[in-house]
Amino acid sequence: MPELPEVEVVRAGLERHVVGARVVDVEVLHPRPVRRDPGGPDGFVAALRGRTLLGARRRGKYLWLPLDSGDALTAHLGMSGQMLVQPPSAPDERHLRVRLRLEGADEGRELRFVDQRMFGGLAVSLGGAELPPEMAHVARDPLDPAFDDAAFVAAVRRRASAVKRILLDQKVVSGVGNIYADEALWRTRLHGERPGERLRPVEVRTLLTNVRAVMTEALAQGGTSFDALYVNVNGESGYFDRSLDAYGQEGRPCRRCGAAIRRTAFMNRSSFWCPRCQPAPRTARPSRPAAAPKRPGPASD
DNA sequence: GTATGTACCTGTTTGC
DNA sequence: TGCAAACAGGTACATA
Repeated sequence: MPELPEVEVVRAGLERHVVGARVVDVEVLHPRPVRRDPGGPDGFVAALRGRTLLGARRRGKYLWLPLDSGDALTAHLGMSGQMLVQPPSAPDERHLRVRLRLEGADEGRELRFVDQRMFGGLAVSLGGAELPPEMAHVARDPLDPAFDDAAFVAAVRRRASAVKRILLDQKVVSGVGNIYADEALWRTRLHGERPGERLRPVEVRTLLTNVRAVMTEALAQGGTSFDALYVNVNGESGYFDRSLDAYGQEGRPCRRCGAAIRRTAFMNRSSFWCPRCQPAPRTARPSRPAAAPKRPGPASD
């Protein structure tokens, strides 16, 4: 599923291929992906038709395209969303939800929002060209030059919550998903259930360094497939297969110490961790084994 | 304000 | 073979 590096690849692709284009028509094929638009599907279409896309910006995993009306087209890919730039002759994708017909960009291509599970969506944010108010609560991501490292360390150490939950809290830091959280925790040799307030400053700083490293490496790999597929976020990039040390590795030997990677349930999802490198906190509730046998790796969609 | 749990959603896999 | 349940997880929202 798309995490921050994949979203950044999409943003860069949109910047290259659709900025400057005018929206000549909009087709909403399923209402759910525009559920967050205050005007509903009809208002969404009306707010976009005839508008020119002025840029492609990102905060965390949120994207927005400022419009010449002062509004912005906002997008979140959720679990399975894709933004594809396609020629009109390309057959509709199975899960095509919204189609924008463009004029003046790459010979009249279409911008398509494709989303199987529909956790993602599009909306028009009124007056949101600079920073949509719907995203104002979202913290900067660790790759943002304006990210405040000291404030992050303080925020983590102020909370009693499990450090993994803090990593996934977009009000503290954005762009970290379940996969990168597990990978960064593995690199830092930290168990995800360690309370933030019990961590030493150096541990939090190291964790932040490792979050950045994981993202940077993924970004370097995710960028390679862009040109061939235009705007592609299919979650099947080689990154997942080649570079993961913890996520999806249940039962396989830890690359560092050889102990079998374990999977436990956490926040209604899975955590993967090394029982030797990442000892569980003594005060934590006993880790429950995950409920059912796990398919290897992330979902195959 | 923080902490915690759950609904949303669908294709695939698993278990009976 | 066929059906039902489990599973993936980012985000918003509800509740304590």
